[in-house]
Formats: sequence, structure tokens, C-alpha cells
Amino acid sequence: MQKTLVNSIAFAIRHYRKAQNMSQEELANRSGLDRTYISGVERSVRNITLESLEQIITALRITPAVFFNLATRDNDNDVSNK
Amino acid sequence: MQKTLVNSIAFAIRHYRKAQNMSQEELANRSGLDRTYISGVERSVRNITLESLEQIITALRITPAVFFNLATRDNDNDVSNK
DNA sequence: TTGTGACTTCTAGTCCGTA
DNA sequence: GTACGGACTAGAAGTCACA
Repeated sequence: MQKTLVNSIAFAIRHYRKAQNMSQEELANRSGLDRTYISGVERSVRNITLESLEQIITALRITPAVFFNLATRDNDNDVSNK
Repeated sequence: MQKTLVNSIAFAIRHYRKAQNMSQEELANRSGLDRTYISGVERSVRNITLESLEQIITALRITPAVFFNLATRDNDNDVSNK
């Protein structure tokens, strides 16, 4: 099954957020985006723009290079993994 | 001066398009987007979404990993460089 | 072959709520 | 703490004529 970019980015956001024990609400506040929107992005139901994505990456305190490196690894970032 | 993600992605798209001697029109046709839209994205005046970006990356016949690897290198992808 | 302004349609993103 | 819904506004998608 083909993974879309939206799926990959969603996975990476959730991964780096949880790695810092950060809540969706905290990420929302830090990035200046809405909490329900962060929720939608992580569930791959939202098609985010580059500007908003950059705000999230910055809020995660990582660089775009680090972020996309994980996001575009082609090991399947499966939702079933804890 | 701070480079935005929009700038980096714009640079990478133009880079890989030109590397294949592909015109904006050809890239537009291959990606299913409008030629003037591609033009806007390459000039960083459009804030593209992930779905549109994925169409472009696919049309460039490269993987997201390869694409973002170039896009997020932090050597300044300066417009003044030929 | 590409840049640009102007435009309409559609969706990104917000804000309110419920479970 | 998160998912999900409805209603709304800002801004992206998508196209055209012309330089």
C-alpha cells in the first residue's frame, strides 16, 4: 500500500511530539496553530501547507533536515506500531 | 537572512526540473498542475500544500527522500548562484 | 519559455462544542 | 489528553490573458 506524503508527515509530527512528552495543545500553542488542527494533521485528514508545517517543525525544536529525514524514511511508519 | 521552507522547496523543485532539462510546462503536464502555478511555486509566491508538492515530486521522477535531502541542506541555496 | 495580475472556487485553518 | 463535528473566515487551488 502506498504511503502518501501526508501520511509520512503526520507520523513524523506525532513521533517528535511524543518523544518530548508534549501534548497536542502545547504543540498548538507553541506553533500558533489550533489544537483541533494539529489533531487533524496527525490523523492525516488535513492537507497542510508548507508555512504551517514549518511552524510545527520549529515548535518541535528540530530542524527541517532532521524532520524530513525521519518522515521520508521508507520503513513503513505504521500506525499499528506503538 | 532566514530561509523559509517555502524558499527551500522552491529551489529544490527548480533544481531538479532543470537537471532534467524539463520546462515548467512539461512539469505542469506531468504533475497535473497549471504551468503558471508551477511558476508561482518556483518563485516562492505560492504557499503550497503537501498534496500538490507530492504531485510535483512524483513528476520530477525522484523520491521524497531525495527531494527533501536537497531542499533541507543548509548550505544557502542562494538565488544569486547560477 | 517564463513571469505576473486578476480572478473564482474550494479548502486550510479557527473556534465553538460533545464525548 | 484526544477525536470528532458544525459553522465560519482567510487563504490556497486553479485558470486566463498578456508581457
